[in-house]
Amino acid sequence: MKKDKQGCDLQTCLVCKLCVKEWKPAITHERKNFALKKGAELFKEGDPVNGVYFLHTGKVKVHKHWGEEKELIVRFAKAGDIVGHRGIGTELVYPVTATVLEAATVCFFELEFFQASLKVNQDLMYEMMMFYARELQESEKRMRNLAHMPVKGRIAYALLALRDKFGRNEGGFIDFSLSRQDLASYIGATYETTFRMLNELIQENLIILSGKDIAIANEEKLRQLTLAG
Amino acid sequence: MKKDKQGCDLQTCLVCKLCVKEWKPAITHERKNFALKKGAELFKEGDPVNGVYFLHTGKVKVHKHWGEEKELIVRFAKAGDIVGHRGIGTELVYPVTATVLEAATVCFFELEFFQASLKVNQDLMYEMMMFYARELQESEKRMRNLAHMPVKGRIAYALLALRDKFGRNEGGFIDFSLSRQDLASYIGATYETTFRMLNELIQENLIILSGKDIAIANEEKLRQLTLAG
DNA sequence: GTATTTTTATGATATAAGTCAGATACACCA
DNA sequence: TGGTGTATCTGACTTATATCATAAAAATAC
Repeated sequence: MKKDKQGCDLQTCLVCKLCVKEWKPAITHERKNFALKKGAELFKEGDPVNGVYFLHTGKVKVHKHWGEEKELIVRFAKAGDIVGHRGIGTELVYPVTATVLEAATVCFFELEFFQASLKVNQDLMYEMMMFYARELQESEKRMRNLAHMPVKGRIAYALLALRDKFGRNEGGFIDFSLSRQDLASYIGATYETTFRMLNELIQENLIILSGKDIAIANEEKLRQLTLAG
Repeated sequence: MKKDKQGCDLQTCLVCKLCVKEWKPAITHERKNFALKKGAELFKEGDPVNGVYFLHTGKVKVHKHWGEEKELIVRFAKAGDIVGHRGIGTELVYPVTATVLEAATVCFFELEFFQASLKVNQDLMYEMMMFYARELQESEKRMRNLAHMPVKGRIAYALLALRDKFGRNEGGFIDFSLSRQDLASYIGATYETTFRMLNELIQENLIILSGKDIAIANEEKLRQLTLAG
């Protein structure tokens, strides 16, 4: 898969994959490519919506804030993922912030062009609808977890989900090294309790740690933690 | 499920409103109407997905379960609302249960027909996509609330949302009398804490109670509770 | 190569919310 | 009409998780 100079290969993202070929020139003309380094923000909660982004390389966290100190990470995005689609709706502002975790290159489409693309390309619209539907299912599952599952189970759930999404590297570790704080924010707990629970999981030989990296040692038992007693 | 003679008016639900007129005969031919009484289940979490429902009259709660005892109410549906759309996605089973709270009449479409309707009617598809997008936004807001907002704030948030959705009756009370247990399940707390917090809100003159019914007495202060300190 | 910030680590303590147990009121229906 | 279940109420007690404080280690900057 050869990349062009700008970064987009016109094949990875949903828009490129699902639009009819007659629309490709429009895409090439409209897309804007950016490179962002760690810590940069694609957009901030409350910003007016200007469009959607597709991640070509790198990793991004999508998070909502609560006061100055607290956040909840709603989703991690990796290459190929769409970011900013949460801005589409009745409100004209992003309900989340998108922050780069690993240096990223992105492809950007103005909202108007993206919406035009949807109307012109049935398949794209259908996939977007299904994508939202799946995200909604996942969101509501996590919502129930937050309401009823103890922190330990939520960590187990998160680790399994992260493993499924990012895969494993050579050592068998989840191929995504996130800070303990980010893991905590993702499961909706404080840094300290997350840390302690992680220790418990190590004691019980359910996971293995190597620096920041985490490997799943006993998937069966980990999964057990995600089930209601 | 009892067949309902009256059926729908071909005007209230999204399908009837947004499909091209050429599709109307198909709708009339395919739709099935049912009447359900309080306590009946449209479908249960884990059931294979057979289609989507539109509520013509009555009220329904959509809830996820955790073990035998605990549940989280994901959404309340009233006349005109779609129910069962959460079944659309990769999985072939409903991720939620739908239980009738107030006797309901519904309009049912087989999944296959509904999907055909989407493909044939752009406007319907677009609206469904936007609907999912809005639901996702709301879900993630509630998710953050569960993670970081205290129970009292979550009650305030819930009451304001219910007032907006169901409106007020003559006395100014929210036009939807739900049990304390259902309110608790909706905000993701136990019956007891919900009850106690409700009492605090009465003490502070933020709400007024009349039997099951609840009225908002001080919207400003109630809203204040939903903000981060 | 040292300074300074950020992340990781760990114990002590506080508290919000859950659990348990029981009483009272209310609705339904046989 | 009474009876049996279901919803509401209330206090005492427990616990999971947050908060606070502080230090070591690692990363980043200067």
